[in-house]
Amino acid sequence: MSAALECFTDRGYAATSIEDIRRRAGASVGSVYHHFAGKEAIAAAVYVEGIRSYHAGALAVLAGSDTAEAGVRGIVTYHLRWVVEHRSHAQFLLFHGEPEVSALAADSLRALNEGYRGGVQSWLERIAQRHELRPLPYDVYASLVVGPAQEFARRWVAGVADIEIDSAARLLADAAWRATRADRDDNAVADAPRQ
Amino acid sequence: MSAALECFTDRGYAATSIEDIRRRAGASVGSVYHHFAGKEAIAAAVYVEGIRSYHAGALAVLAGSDTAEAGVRGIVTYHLRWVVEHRSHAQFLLFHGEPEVSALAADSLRALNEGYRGGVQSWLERIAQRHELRPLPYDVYASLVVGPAQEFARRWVAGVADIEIDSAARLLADAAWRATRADRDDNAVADAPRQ
Amino acid sequence: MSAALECFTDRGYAATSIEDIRRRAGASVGSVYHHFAGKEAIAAAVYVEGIRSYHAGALAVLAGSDTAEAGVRGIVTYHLRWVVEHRSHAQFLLFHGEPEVSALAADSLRALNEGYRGGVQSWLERIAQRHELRPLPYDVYASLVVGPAQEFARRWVAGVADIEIDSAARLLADAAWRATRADRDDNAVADAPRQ
Amino acid sequence: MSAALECFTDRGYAATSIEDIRRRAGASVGSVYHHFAGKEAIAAAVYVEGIRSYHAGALAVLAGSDTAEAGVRGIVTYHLRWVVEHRSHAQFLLFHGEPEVSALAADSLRALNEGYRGGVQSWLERIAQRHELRPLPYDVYASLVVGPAQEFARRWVAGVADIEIDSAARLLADAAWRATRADRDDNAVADAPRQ
DNA sequence: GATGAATGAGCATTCATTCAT
DNA sequence: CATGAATGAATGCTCATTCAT
Repeated sequence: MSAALECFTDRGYAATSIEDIRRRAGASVGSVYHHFAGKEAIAAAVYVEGIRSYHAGALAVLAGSDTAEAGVRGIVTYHLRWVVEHRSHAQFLLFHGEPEVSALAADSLRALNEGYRGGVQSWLERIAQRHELRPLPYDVYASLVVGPAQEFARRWVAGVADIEIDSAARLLADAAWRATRADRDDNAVADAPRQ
Repeated sequence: MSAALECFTDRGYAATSIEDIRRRAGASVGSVYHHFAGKEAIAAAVYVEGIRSYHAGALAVLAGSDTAEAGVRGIVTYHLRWVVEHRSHAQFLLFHGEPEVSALAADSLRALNEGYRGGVQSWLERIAQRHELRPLPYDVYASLVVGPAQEFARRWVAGVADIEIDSAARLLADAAWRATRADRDDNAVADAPRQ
Repeated sequence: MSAALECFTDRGYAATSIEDIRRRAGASVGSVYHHFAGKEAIAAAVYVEGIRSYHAGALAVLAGSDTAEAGVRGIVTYHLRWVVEHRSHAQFLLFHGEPEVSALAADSLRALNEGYRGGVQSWLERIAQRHELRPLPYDVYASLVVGPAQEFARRWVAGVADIEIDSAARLLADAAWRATRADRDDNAVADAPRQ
Repeated sequence: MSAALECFTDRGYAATSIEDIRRRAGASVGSVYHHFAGKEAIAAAVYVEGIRSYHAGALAVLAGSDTAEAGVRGIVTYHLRWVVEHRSHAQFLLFHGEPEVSALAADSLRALNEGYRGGVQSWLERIAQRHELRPLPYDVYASLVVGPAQEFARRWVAGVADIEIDSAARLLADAAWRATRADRDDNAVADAPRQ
């Protein structure tokens, strides 16, 4: 019944009526309400499921990345691929932000987000000793790696991008790496015993 | 009466009723309809005004930037400053992707966006001869410069960022420049006559 | 629009839909909601208005009664007459007791009831010096005077009474007076200086 | 499962859902429907059981009353005691005049009521020869005896009575007897051979 | 006997919009 | 230019009831 997602994507949360969802799901109103507490609850469930799936994939990418560069490039690529492969979910998660829905999902989200942040941070710590990344606050890393991909995805979803998403992926991954990799000096400064 | 913006920010477009706006504006229903064609028209007006203001400022920044670095850093800083100074507008424009809203402003927006894109592109052309920027498609430039700032702003607005927005601005501007500046070789390759 | 009362009387509060009321009132749904906060509010308004009217009449009867007997008989007769003349209201007020409605009307009711009780009590005090009534607690007076009339009214409204309400009125007034009038001795005991 | 009574008492018949009953009874929906034909049937069963119990007790009181005074006082006392001891049932039966509820129990009720009325009337006939009661129509007797107790009970249940129900019982029984006992003259007139 | 998913008619309520004053 | 009563379509949701397991 999470195919209510399609409705949200098409029309937006607020413009989607239970009737729309019911029809598309081939269920009765009563049935919908037997399984979900209400419209908000449906949206929250969809939201949480999307985040969960995205997080799981992202952490898997990091787990398989033994260098900083692999991780950074991997996340950028993964983000774009996820948006392409889960276009509906992406549209709903990434570009909507209904206060009501996020409010309802808030509890589950807090847990998910903490888990995710924790996962990312341990990867960062694991990778830190390699001195391949410029030392930056967590939110800045996140913004540098995911931000451009996200912005590009918005343009692509809106249909205004003038370049294929695959070509973009390489360019964006490149750029994310340039933006986050350590300068040669960073290492020197950080590691080399001052004389 | 554009203080209907506050309502949109608080509740989202769809969840805001004319009655909400009317009350906050201290006007009567009739009065609202005397000045605007309807709810959509109000939202469109607010939307367009926000975009116009953002675009105007951004183009001014570019106009005053004679080097690529100044332009890139300027836009990043401007974006963050604008979000901080027009928080309501920013939330409405940047984070509420309601399909309805953008749809209804679509006509006015097309013009604005073309103007903006044109403005940005002429700056890019003006600056191109300096060979300071890696040659990239427009949407990739846009994503690299604005994406991280936008992502950081989202985190800041949501209250989860663990760093001050001003400190972040410098780091993000740095990174945007690293991501977009030409390598030494780029210039060589692009310009220098191969021997 | 208080002719929603008729619907409540016919079908009961819960079984009456806004649609019923709207139709009988010849108004639109919107109009109903423009004037009343909701179904409960309508019922509460009807309820309060009925009580107010009943109280006003009852206090007028007492005001015009200079002897205890006139007061007691007057109230009994008034109660029955009121039920006959405001049959719908009577049915709604006297025999229904929807928790929700009384809850909503509670505030207005408290005021009304206090005013009424106060009015009755001052009459009782005024009449007390005549030593025509057996000294009894307020709620017992009330039960003795109004209870039988009320019980008879219930039977009459239900259509099971085997006697005309007018004939009953005299008998019930008689009985209420017998039940509340002082014995010859009561006076003696209360007043006569013990030797 | 007649603990559906509690729900009816709390919320009223119409506002009680099968779900409420099911939950409070710890049963499943299907189970409820296995035992009762529907919501109406549950209410009818509860209603009828209450009336049956009340009637049985009242007739027992009369059966044990050999004088008019004993009978009248007995019924008043019994009524109050019953309300206290079966508070939920009392609230449902005596104070919720839902037309629907009485309607659906109508058939079973007719029989019960006739039996009761018959029982009371034969007691009245048995006692008539003692000339202790003023001759009055049945419904007036009923109103005089039960009415005050019922009115007092309503006040007591509503929590507004300013006197204990036990003290009230004596006063109300007194008053009912005063209201229904024959005058000395009544007997004389009715019985004594005119000289 | 019990369970609970499914059904769909019905309902209270909201809300954008109109229009007479 | 302002007001607010009126309109009625649309919507989220409830609930009695059925029925396959």
